[in-house]
Amino acid sequence: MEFILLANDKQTSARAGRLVAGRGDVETPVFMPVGTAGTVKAVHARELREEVRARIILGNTYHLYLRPGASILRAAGGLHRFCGWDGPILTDSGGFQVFSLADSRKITEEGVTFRSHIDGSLHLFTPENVMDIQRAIGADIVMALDECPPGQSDRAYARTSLERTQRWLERCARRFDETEALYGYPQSLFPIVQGCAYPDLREQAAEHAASLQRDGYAIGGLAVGEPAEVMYEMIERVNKVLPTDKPRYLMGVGTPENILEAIARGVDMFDCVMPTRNGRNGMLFTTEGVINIKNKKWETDFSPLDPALLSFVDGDYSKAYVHHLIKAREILGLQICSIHNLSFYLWLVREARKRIMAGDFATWKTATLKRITTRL
RNA sequence: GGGCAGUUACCAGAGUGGACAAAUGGGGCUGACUGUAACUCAGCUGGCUACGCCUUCGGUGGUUCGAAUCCAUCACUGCCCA
Repeated sequence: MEFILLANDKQTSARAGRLVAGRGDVETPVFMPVGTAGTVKAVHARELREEVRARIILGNTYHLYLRPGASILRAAGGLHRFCGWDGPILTDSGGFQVFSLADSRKITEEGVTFRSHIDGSLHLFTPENVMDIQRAIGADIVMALDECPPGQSDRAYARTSLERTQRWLERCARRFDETEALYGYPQSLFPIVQGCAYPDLREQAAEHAASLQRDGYAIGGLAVGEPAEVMYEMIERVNKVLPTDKPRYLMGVGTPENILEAIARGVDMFDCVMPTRNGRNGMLFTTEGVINIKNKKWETDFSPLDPALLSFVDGDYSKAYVHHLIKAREILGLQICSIHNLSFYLWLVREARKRIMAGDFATWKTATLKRITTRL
């Protein structure tokens, strides 16, 4: 996997580039829709490709390992063939689940034991078997197993956790390099930089990650309860250390504002459940501002979802209709809101890229943020 | 015509002498959601000059220190018998 840097913004650290993956190029900055269990919830692969214009999506090792399981995915010939998405896929390692399923986890040097949320059975993730599972899934980009500690972690824990994550990372890299891709196309391993809200730990983590010389690097453990300003500072610190000729992926972030601020600080790749989950819960991100489509005020508003017509749903359906669908808990409402929000996120990063190439990213960002963060 | 059961907040429905502005569910309103155990979760839902006051449990009149709860009567609804 190759990364071509095409433009650097003059006023900020924003970059425009291209990730050349075997299955198709990905223009950066990019947003990757989250498809945890082998599906971007409520959205067909075709809509994802042609309407949302997504180029790369996420899967999740934890969820896919529990169901349908690595042997089914191997029998299917990998996740792409199984789920009908032929573009690049990135799989998260399950590290985040280690953090979010805190009730039933136990972290040791060997790895992490956890209970399945499906049947309560006991499982062990190690750096090695997480690499093996991601080989079976066949993601184009696989993530290292990490621990994602809470934002307010004290320094002692942050350091202990980071050091373990780094030892795990080395084991991941070793196992990854010792094994082969299963389906005839190459895979890339991205290390994850942790270090909580401690700048020196973050910098040291970035140096350690960079020393492993991989195709790209991720920044994890942010937007987990710390103030946005702290997150932005951590991004700046880390991106000063990471190599400029490789893509930087900010994991799990975030709001449209977070994304533009992170692009301005040199991040190239994003993923977040927000457009899909919040969409299913009736929150719409539009080019004119944020809408809670459940609110009574939309009951008789027959204007299109978004006048910018980012995808067909914006023109075909009115706010009043989607208000009705969501209130009536109709499945179509979830589909429309998910397609719309993803289209918005993809539009946002495409537009950012255009502006970086054109050289007026900073002024565009200020004007756009003011508009799209308005509560309608 | 006779008998029995019932009438509680937007709807359904608990409550059968004081702890009742009244359980619970639905509906309604508002909010939350950041590498998805999430079509989920939380709050509010009689009125007000709000840590207190006022008006409510079909209508009216009683009993009682005190009534959604007991009595009388009227109205309406359902079922059964003629």
